[in-house]
Amino acid sequence: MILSQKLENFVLHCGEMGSRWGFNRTIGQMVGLLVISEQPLSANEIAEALRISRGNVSMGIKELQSWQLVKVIHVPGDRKEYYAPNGSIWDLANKVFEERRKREIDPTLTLLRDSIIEPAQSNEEAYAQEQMQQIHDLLETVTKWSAELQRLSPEQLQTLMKLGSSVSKVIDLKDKLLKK
Amino acid sequence: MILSQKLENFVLHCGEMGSRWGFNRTIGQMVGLLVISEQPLSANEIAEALRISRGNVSMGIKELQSWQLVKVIHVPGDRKEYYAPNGSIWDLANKVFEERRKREIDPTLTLLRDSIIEPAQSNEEAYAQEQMQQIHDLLETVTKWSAELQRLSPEQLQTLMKLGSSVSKVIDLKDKLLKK
DNA sequence: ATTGAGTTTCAAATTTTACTGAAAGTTTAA
DNA sequence: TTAAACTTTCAGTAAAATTTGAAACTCAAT
Repeated sequence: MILSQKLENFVLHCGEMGSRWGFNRTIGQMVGLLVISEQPLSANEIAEALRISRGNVSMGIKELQSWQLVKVIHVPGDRKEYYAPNGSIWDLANKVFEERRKREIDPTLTLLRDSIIEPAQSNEEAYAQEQMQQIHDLLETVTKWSAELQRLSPEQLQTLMKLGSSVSKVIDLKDKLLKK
Repeated sequence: MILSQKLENFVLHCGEMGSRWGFNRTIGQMVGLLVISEQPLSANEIAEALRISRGNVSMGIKELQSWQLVKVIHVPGDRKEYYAPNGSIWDLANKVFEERRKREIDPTLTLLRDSIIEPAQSNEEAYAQEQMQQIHDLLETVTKWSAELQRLSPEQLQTLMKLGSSVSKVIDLKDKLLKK
């Protein structure tokens, strides 16, 4: 398992970006590698391609499974496990998004709600609570939107995405319709 | 500068989340602190409140300025510099978003374009390129959307956001618009 | 029951990242 | 031009995160 220069570049880049998406460099590389491999890969192939230890691969796979980003494939008559991305690029992006929401936004919302609900003990706290309310509202909006996007059918999503630079036109139209 | 339990909780939480948003714990705490402070704070006040060194504050402020998240305030007759968040909660969120796009998505798009443009040297590469194309298209869509959101007026944004649980209605509207 | 092909675990080593504090730098006022 | 008040820098240190590899585990075939 040896990668061409081009593929290696891509995998290394995924590593750099990986940390931004919530996992570490090696795990980012693993995702990158699996995504560009037409065939599922065994743990040993992954270790060899990325030049990391077998144990590291095992831990990485475990982490990726907790994000639901990889699936295990069993080949009849072969005792090895093979790994492949769990869905299309779009599916993967969605899963990362959803998972981060759960891990980051949801706990923050809980904390903010708890803080806001208690009466302020001072002027300082009163101001802080106003700000927290703002953050809360923003995060809640993001959450609602992401839930909404999850619900759309792929075609609707396609349409919405392609709307791109004409979102504002649609909003204007909506205003007009409401006035009638 | 001593924080009440409630405010301290919030600040610590911002620290935990900070790393997810692209900076480290301390810097996350700094943002949290500044956001809930009605008055701008001096570097010493920040150091004291977060119990970190003066030098660390200086480095953190520098970083936050590179993200355009804080502004410096000079008080006449006082040589200290005071710091405050650079805009509303919404402005800050936008800046983080925009900055991350520049630092993460843009370089990835460049890499992908470069890789896709060269002809594949093997079947392996051909498959990899298809996948890269998918990623490219997804990222480009995200980029376009974020640019679009930046351009909307706050009121339009408000409208769009409140549409919330009925994004599909937007799509319906779009269809109607096209039929006319 | 034993072997062997495979996977997982985890303590220790390594690497990376962040923090401190003393020294150097800057700016204003006298 | 000096001093005082403040800020920045950065080498060294501390802390956190990641990685390794050897041992433990699993399980199917003999």
